[in-house]
Amino acid sequence: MTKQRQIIFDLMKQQCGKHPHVMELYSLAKKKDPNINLSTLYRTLTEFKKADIVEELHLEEEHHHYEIKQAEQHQHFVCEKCGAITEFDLPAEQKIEKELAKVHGFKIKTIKMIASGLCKKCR
Amino acid sequence: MTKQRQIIFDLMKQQCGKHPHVMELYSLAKKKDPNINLSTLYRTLTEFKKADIVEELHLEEEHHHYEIKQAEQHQHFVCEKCGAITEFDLPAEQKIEKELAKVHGFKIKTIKMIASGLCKKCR
DNA sequence: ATGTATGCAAACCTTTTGCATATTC
DNA sequence: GAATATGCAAAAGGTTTGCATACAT
Repeated sequence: MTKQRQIIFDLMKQQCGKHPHVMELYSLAKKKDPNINLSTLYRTLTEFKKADIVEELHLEEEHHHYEIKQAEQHQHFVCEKCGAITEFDLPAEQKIEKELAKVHGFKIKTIKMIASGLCKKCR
Repeated sequence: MTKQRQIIFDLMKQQCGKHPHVMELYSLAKKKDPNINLSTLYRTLTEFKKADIVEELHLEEEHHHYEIKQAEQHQHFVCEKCGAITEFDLPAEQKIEKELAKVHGFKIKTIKMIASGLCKKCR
């Protein structure tokens, strides 16, 4: 565990519930270590993904977002107007998986859902 | 409507139910017009997206996939083992949207779900 | 004839990689 | 001391863009 990895790990914990992308993390990391390198950040995120510490989200075109891995799986809602990202649990997930197993024969391991529309404030 | 656009449009129709990525489309297009350019393909796909003729899918890391826009919204299942992509309807979608409206106040406009696991053949 | 689309090459942007040096255990 | 991680700079890969030419209406 190097200084750089510690910084990135701490950052991810601090950002829990948020969904920063690489450049946001890079800016934050540079405040703690101005010499930290972007490739170190990328390499560390890759390691953390492998170690199941961090999850990569594909919420937007431009770049990936990252979040620290939480106990329970959850989904993401993106507000079209203000861009706010909200986490939510997929209602009746068990039922959905069972239904799809029945109808299509899938053995579902993960579900990634991105809902978009208007959030509570913007609707 | 140019020759190139016609070729790409016809291709997309032919590929209905499949989910080709750009290079697959490019290869197919070059069979009909060996001089067609990759940037024309990209530009045309962008136009078709704007015109709601084509939908862009983010099923994999490496590249986007494209499909011709169908009447009813559907979701995608990707088999971890064989890579097969299957379309499916999200069970009880209305209920889910209603539930999320109630709990979180969302006004949901689109849902993009990517389920992965094992398909019927591979499970 | 006017406006729009094309081909080509170059640029862009995010992410990855090779390599020498520095750091961790 | 051996193995691994870092910084730097360069490359990679998919996608976009500027511009002169060609095409559609």
